[in-house]
Amino acid sequence: MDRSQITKKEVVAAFRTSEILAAARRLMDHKGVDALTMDEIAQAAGVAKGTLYLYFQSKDELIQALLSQVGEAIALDLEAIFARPDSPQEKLRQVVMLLLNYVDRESALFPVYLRELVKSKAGRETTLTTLRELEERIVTLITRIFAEGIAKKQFISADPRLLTFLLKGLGRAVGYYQMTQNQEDVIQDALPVVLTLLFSGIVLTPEPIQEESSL
Amino acid sequence: MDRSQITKKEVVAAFRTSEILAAARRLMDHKGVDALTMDEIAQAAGVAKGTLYLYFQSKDELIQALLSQVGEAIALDLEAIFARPDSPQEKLRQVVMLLLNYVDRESALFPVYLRELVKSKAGRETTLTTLRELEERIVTLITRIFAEGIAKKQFISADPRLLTFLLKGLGRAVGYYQMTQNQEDVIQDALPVVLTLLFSGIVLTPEPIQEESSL
Amino acid sequence: MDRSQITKKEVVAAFRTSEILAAARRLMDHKGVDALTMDEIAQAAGVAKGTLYLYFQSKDELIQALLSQVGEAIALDLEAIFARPDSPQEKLRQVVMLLLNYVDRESALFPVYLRELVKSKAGRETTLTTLRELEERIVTLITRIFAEGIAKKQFISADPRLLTFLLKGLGRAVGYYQMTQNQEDVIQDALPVVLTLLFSGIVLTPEPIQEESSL
Amino acid sequence: MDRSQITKKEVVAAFRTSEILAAARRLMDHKGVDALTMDEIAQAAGVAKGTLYLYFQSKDELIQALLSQVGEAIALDLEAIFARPDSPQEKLRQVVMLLLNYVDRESALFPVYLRELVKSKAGRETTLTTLRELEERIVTLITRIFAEGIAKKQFISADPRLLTFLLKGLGRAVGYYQMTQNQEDVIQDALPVVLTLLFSGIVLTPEPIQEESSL
DNA sequence: TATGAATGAGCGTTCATTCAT
DNA sequence: GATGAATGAACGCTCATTCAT
Repeated sequence: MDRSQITKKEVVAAFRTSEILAAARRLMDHKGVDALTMDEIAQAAGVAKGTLYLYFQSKDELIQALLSQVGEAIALDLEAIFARPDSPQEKLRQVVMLLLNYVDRESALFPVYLRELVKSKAGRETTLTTLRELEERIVTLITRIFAEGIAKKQFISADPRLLTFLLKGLGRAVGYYQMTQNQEDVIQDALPVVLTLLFSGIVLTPEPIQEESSL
Repeated sequence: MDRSQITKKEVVAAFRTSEILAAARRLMDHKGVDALTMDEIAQAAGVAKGTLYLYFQSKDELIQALLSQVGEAIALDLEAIFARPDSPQEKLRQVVMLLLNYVDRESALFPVYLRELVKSKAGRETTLTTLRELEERIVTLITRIFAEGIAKKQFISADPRLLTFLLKGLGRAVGYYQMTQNQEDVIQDALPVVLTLLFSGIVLTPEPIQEESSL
Repeated sequence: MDRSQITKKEVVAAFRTSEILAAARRLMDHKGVDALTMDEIAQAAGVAKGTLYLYFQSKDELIQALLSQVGEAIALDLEAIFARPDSPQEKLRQVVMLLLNYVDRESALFPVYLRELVKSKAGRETTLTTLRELEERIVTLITRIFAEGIAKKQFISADPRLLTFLLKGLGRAVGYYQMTQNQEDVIQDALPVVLTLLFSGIVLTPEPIQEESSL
Repeated sequence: MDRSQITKKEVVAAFRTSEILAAARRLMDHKGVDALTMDEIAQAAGVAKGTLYLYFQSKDELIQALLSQVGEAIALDLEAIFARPDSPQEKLRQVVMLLLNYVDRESALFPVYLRELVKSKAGRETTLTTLRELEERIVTLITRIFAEGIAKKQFISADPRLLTFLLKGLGRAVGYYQMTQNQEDVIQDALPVVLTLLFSGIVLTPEPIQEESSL
């Protein structure tokens, strides 16, 4: 009885929380990043401004929660991929599909995500470490896959962390590409291209690459 | 006489303009994006706040000009590369080096750049189209190189505009990677990796890529 | 039966009321005046915020009740002193001891008390006259003692109401003095000084006081 | 030329500063302490809200300046009194006249003064130490006069700091008394009473004061 | 009666922009 | 042209008060 009471309240609170976050997301999609004021978020969520502060301690925390929602999901999916007994190549393929899939749905979050990441780096170290930790968790997971592949001589010998960043850069690139196009299924078209790039490059008959320190 | 008067004025104005922009850049590098207030820019430039409005109609325009400076330079360099009689492969190599080189020096601009790009998309269409036009010019130039390579069967057959975005994504990725590391010469290390990725992929013994529509 | 019901209710209500006020007092002593939010009071009292409004119409009224509690006690004590057959001098001595005694225990209330007194003067005349009435009752009681003493030629001939204010000022002064010191028994030390001041002044060999209208 | 330029600006700034403070004072007198919002102060001063922040870093600082204005003046006057070769008795008389004189004009400040003093004690030690320092300066000056008188056996042997607080308490008491009366010249009437109190007490035929530990 | 989630007016503060000098 | 004092809309946030449960 008592337990169900608590659970009920928690459910309602969780519902409100996600409702607010969803409203914030909608807002960002439709009116841009600058519309993310507490006033507008409250209005979009159909609640009073003060209500936001019942569920989030500050605007920063709300934004972080917004971003963490997606980051958490990605991290979990990555962990699932990593746990499987597949080969690094296969894991890489799955990671690419995963990233593009998320990019498809969450591309509006990118600018905010970057902004917050930069902010949390520059500013004081408050309680907002969560997002950086999450980012690091994701980076670490992908990096481990690359490291594994390199150890097994299946990937080129390179800094696996750099490869992770390059991979993420490709993902974001697809997101931006999608934002500039007005068609559907951009991601579907991009997937094979990205995979081909990773697996065999985009140059068909490569000349030998010569190092140059020029420029 | 009259003409030289005018020219002199213009020269002075151009000088002031670039001085202000340089000050804004310095400021952003040292104190972060949030320090980019008109007050701080004016102080850094050694002029009064009102003076900024003699050379820029608004803060937005100043920021756009700041970003355009770099964009313009990149566009010019790209045009030079495109004008050469080199093969598409060689041009691609040069573009990569060019992008990484700029990333190295201008990485502080990225978050601002993205923010402005998104803003100018979401917002009302004011006079601030400049940055988008510039971006489009750059994209078009790189895309043309890809299109040329595809036509000559030197690159894989794929949407050249998508390839452009992917390439830019790789460049930005190197920038972010550099921001997370505290060492020098990150770009120097990243260059061969990016080139290898583009020219032969990062997978050494690729399994045949099977299209999957899953996810 | 019915009566006892009502009485019981009233008892419970009175209990709750004083419990809430006690919690508010504790809060003020420990965390300062700024902690006196309805939220904190409710928490300290172990009831819900809304419950406070079952016993007090507003925060103002709660604060007034808080202050009235002490004022009421003082007034009652003063009435007891006044009722005794002692000489005005003796009554004065007792009043001093009484005031210093309260000051000792309630010094945290002073700033709030003053604030409320001023507010109730400046603001609209709502239902919150209680505190002013109480204050007036106290002032009147002491004033009566002074008037009695003056009539009996035991006190100097002066406006007895002014003397009352001066006496209260001395009491508050001891309170402030105690707040600045970190030792105990400040009041114990102050008592003889205040009595001496009232009974023979603090100047040992007074020169004749000459009226001057200067300044 | 250059100098007069600077002086002119400074004069204007000083004028504005005192204008704002004067407006805040007027506001407090007429509408009470709660009207001391930045909005209201700005309106009363006939400037925009933002303008206040050109002259004061924060509301706290504005209030402190408001109070310091008076405190500073009192401190200077006290220093002048202390510097004279008069006897401690004479100095005491002058201090009383001084305090009552200020009380006459500044009585509206008292509640705010107390509130700020308490706040600055409880809170973090920011830059707002000024007011406490000022208060301490005043207390120290008066205390020195009492100490001098005690050393010369002209005052009763008592903690001179306590005597200072009692004296200030008397001053404030006159202020409150004035606030409750609607007549003029209250201070003029109160002065001889306070002096008499200090110089010979208010009891004409004192019984011997017996220490009692009761309470 | 008791609750506490929801409210929204109001606060202190910032900063892009204007304009009299 | 150059200045910088003045502006005021907008922001993030608080908290006394209400009311459905």
